[in-house]
Amino acid sequence: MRLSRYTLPLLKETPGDAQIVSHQLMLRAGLMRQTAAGIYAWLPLGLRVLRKIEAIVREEQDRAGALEILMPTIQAADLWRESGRYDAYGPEMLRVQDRHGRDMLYSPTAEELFTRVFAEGARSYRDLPRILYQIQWKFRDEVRPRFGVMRGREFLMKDAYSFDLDEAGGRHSYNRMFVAYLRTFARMGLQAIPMRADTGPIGGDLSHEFIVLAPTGESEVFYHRNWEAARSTEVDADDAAALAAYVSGLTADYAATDEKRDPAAEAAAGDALRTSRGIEVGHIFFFGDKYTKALGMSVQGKDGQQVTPLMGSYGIGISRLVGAAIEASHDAAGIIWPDAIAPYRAAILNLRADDAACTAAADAIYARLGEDALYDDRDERGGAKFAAADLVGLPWQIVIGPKGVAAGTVELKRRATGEKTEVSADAALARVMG
RNA sequence: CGGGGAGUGGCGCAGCCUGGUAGCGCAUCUGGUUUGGGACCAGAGGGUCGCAGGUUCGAAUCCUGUCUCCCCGACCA
Repeated sequence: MRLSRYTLPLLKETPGDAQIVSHQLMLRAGLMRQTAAGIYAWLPLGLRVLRKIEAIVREEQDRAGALEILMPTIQAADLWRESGRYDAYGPEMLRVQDRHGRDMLYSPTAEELFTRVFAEGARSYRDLPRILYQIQWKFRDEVRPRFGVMRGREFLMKDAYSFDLDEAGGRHSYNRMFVAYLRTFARMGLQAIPMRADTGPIGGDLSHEFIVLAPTGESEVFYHRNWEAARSTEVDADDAAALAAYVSGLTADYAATDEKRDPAAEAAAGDALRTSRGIEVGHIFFFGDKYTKALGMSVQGKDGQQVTPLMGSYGIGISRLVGAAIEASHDAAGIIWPDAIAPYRAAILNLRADDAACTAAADAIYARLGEDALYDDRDERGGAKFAAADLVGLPWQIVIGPKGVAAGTVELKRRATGEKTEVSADAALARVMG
């Protein structure tokens, strides 16, 4: 993409109402704009990041055997009255009425509708187990939205729901999602630690929060230092016993949020205990028959008897991950995108857009990188281009100027390390593409 | 929802106390000089001062109401 044809409103100065660094950088780097408290408009560059994260989440959900569907954002109140949550949910739920005065709501989560829709098609034990998911906007009317997209009112979330015949099956589904989440966050270049967590108002007895460590995180977390090393996700998820052993092996290392601290386990960890701030980017629950029972869902078992399926639900905050990734990876000059979710792979900086030789060299590189590159072809001074490129934070910068053109080289800079090398265009492209 | 703060060109701010034709920096546009880490000179465009009432000859400024946004706390993907 040529910058001369792009909408990328960069800001030199930080807007006054942005307090935390990810919010400031998202505004300054032209990723999004705030339109109301906790509600954001996504600009071209920010949307690309959102889509990259979404794609990784989708691939890993599919790989785990989950089936993608899409539910409406606006739902009728009836179902929520059946489950009891229309009253239980409280003012966080945005309630509206249609022209006929019917009560509607903007979905803050979707257990009821998933249960109903799945129930309508599932008659027999042969229809289970299943895991269904969607990637859809949610709205929760937070008392106090803050921290930019980290705690917005409208947010993009992947929510999945598992349906199993018995508790063993439910735990297997839970473990499938557990390992899928580990893979998902690892692929994004994020270190997310699964922590024992409160099940909260949703109920149930098995729950983990996936927490990205960042000094600006909202909650305090405690974990064994073993979690600081990368974990293998090599396990056969279809083998329930092997998967259960894998998960229990991992979770033998202590990790808990503030509400679930265990003094005995912390004592056992001794000086291997670490404490940090963390950002919750995913949360998984196994909660049993709460919704299937309330909504009267059952299937016929092998023995002819009706069985009430057991459910789990599994969320990933996709829009929140954009902010979390920035919190976890930035410096004084701007964002440092992990390769996997960077909006573009490389920035091409043409230092002399008025110079035919420079422009020819830069155009040639752009032609080979194509849509993986953000090409600064504007007639600006070099300094401004370097600063903008650092702010936007793409993994690579390829710098073309008269000196390099004369010498037959370009400058290749790795944003994360600041490492700069003078290499041939071919060598630069090989590294960037490789 | 309790406590605090703020609304003035796109962004950051001053002006308000002590009413008198709205200002600065950045950004933008034009021309020129420049060009390897946020250049310089000259010129230009852009604001009914959040909104509504009121006081006054006259309101960004004083008074009343209202809306919005931000921060701290209690709650959450």
